[in-house]
Amino acid sequence: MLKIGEFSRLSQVTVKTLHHYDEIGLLKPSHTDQFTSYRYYTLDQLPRLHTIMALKELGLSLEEIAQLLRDDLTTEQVRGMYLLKRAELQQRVREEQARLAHIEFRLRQIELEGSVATLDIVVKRIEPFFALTLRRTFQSRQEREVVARGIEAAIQRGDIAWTGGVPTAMFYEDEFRGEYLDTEMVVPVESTHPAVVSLGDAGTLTLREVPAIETAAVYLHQGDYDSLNEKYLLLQRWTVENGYHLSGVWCFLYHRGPMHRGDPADYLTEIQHQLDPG
Amino acid sequence: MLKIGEFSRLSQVTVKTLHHYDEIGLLKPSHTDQFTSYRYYTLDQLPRLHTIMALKELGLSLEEIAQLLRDDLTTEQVRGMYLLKRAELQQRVREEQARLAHIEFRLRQIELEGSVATLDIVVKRIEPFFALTLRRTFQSRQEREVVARGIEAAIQRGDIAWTGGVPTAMFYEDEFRGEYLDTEMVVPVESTHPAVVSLGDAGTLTLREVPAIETAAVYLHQGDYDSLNEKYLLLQRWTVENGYHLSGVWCFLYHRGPMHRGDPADYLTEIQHQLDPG
DNA sequence: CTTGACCCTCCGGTTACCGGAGGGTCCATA
DNA sequence: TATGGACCCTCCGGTAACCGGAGGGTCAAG
Repeated sequence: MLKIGEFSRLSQVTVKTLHHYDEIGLLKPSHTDQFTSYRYYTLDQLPRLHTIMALKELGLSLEEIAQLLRDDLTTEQVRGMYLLKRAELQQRVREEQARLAHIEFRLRQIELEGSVATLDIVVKRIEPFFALTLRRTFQSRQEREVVARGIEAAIQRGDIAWTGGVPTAMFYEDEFRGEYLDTEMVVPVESTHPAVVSLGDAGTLTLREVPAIETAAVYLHQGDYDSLNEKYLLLQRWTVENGYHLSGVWCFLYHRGPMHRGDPADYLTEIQHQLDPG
Repeated sequence: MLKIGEFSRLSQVTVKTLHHYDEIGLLKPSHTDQFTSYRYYTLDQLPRLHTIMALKELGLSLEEIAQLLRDDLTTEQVRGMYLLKRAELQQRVREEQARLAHIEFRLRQIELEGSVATLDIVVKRIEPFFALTLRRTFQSRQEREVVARGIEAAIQRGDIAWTGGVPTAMFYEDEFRGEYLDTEMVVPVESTHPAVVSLGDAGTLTLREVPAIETAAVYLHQGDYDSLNEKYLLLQRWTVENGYHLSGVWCFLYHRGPMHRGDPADYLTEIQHQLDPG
């Protein structure tokens, strides 16, 4: 019979931890004095504790360890648990490595620029939504402006029941088309919105569901559009250096832009780049 | 002015999280109604939230993020934080990969044996301790027995103030010495113990501090000594397949052995293998 | 004026323990 | 047999970054 302190020294496990394992029923002392509540362990319990430590090192939770030790699991079940854990660990290693790549990119940035660049890129999933859209390869900036004003007018008229979603322009670059981009103007609306809205000469918006983007690199740009292109290039470098691949589809979300008639310094534009898996 | 729900939708951050950031002062709404306590955010706060998310993805804690955003840190300080984080991440990746190796070893074991082998190996540091020791290359089992009995007798006589530490045999295999092993018999005692104890014909024990083992692979063996050798080989394979290196020093800790005069099935022997770094 | 969506605060829970307060127990020595 | 020091107990609060829910107030449209 060993008191908890001796057992602790023997096993290199803290008394607090032994208390904890007792409490959750993972390793109960072989005898507990009913008057003093002193815990008494035996050497026979050392192997079990050892097993617990070994499984803990594999990354199993105490809950999972308890399950492994409590039930007589079949070989197949144990194998299943290990396979699952392995998948979890692999996933985690990938994540940590992505983090490492991100942080190393930032470090390189600092070395190169000699100062802290605030390029805060987030990788996330974009949820699908319904929108009125118009897709066309615009030949000039003016042509796009015409459509943009048409949309504004339609909202004013009430032809578009705009619910406050962020007006967006999507760009498709799957093949090179010279200087002019295949562009889709996007106005988020309810899924129950009338399916077609005419902008007169400027064209026609039709309702569609814009599908989710599973992985997108997102950057928020504050201020006028002068440095947008520069940021675009930096974002491109970032994706490449972090092991992602641009799919050639990207978009601008005009949180606050010219249509809000504010100071260009207050413009807020979100750039989303669709990434290929891997 | 956006209510928390709209801001949440815009930023893809849950309301609960925004509450939390408000509470810890990381991102306070630009206005809080003093009567209703409603939180009102503005678009201007989106970039900051975005920055927070980006830094969180780098693995920084909210505390660290707050620090980065609160103070104007110099470029050097920021670089320092990143370097530190990088080191942490690298360490974590190494740990996770070690876990992966462990779990994959177990999976291979299951494939090979068709059943769950319970070889619970733990890697840990062994603390230094004081002991009376006698080192010699024994030419036979009998010779070792003589010393073992001499030690038992000395404890009986009171020449050794044994405090209950686990009797140990250490083996040194740094160079091959044929069949007979360079062995050190070790009896843990207080550091204040008389430095020399004579066992008569069997030899002399001297006090020394057994140094810490920084990294040791430890296995607990239950039962008689028939399968010890087999376990020894498995342990060897385990270390190799998990990327460790045996340094050639190992020991047996006789938690319960022949000197306890119990059933051999109750013997409990701890095998510790010193590992080389890397 | 109602209804339903939205918002608030508080409280407890998550994991695997740690630290400490306040108080009881053990055992060897004086 | 008393005492001191080492040891042990339970209970409570804390960790990080939130989530879920109860109980109740607010807002805007119809």
